[in-house]
Amino acid sequence: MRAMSADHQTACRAWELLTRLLLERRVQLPALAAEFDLSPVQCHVLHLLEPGQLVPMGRLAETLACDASNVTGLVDRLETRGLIARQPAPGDRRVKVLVLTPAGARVRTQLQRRLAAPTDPFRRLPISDQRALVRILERLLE
Amino acid sequence: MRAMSADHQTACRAWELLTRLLLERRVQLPALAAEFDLSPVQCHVLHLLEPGQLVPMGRLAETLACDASNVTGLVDRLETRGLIARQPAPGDRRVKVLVLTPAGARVRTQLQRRLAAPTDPFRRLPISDQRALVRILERLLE
DNA sequence: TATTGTTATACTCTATAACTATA
DNA sequence: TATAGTTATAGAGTATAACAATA
Repeated sequence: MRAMSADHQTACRAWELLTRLLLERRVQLPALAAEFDLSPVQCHVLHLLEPGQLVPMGRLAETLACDASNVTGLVDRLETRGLIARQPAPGDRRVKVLVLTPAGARVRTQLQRRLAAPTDPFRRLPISDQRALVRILERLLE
Repeated sequence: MRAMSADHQTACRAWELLTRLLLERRVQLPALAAEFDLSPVQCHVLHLLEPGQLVPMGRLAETLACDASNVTGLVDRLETRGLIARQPAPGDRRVKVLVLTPAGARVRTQLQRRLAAPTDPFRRLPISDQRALVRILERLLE
């Protein structure tokens, strides 16, 4: 057993707790997605596509850390649903860029609101703790 | 637009930031799982099965919020790998309980350590923030 | 030659419905 | 009759390899 600093143990304990929270939310995501007739990964794509943004398919594959061939089917299904559209990229005819349709933007707005709706246990946290979380997470994600 | 209290907005902002963090980790999970030649959901099953615990298959389905038929294949693959085993449940011959094998317990130990290994950006947070996170998340998850 | 996106293929994850064994 | 788990089936998510169009 290697000696570990108290600071390292604190960091691991914090990350372990975040992991438990992650796995819990991971389990809840399919039901949340189903409220919009979406899959978890489709939710993620809509979350990533900001209105007015032009996102090359290859960049989406990078962000999702998945193979480009996977994005083809993913985009097919969202395009069939009328939520996103492929467009030719100006300047490089190999590239296709993705844009939210107006319908997609509307679904995304509702989805974002739903994703940001805190659970009951979270809402019961003291407001000072919630403020502390905002400050810490903003620093972490900046 | 409905009026929302400042407290409600703080809670939503905090939950939104947690959502972003969790979607990022969701993307990283397949690669982490692949370090152990596992899928994300297989990681989750090992995470849930504490050594020595007897978990009925139906309870696993509940915890994973998925259909029981799904658990059959999931358990098949982990059992083929020699990481878990089905056992008859004492008292009700319809039920099968799951247990970690010794090999499964070893993999779980390494997996838990890996899941708790904080990312570089997280380790760069002030130790006071990390301690605050531990305190807040323990309260949230209790 | 290298890169972007697609297709073909295979495996895992997931749900629904029908089934078996047991309660 | 009801419940626990399995099987059959189907669709979605994922990767690898081969391919077409373009750079």
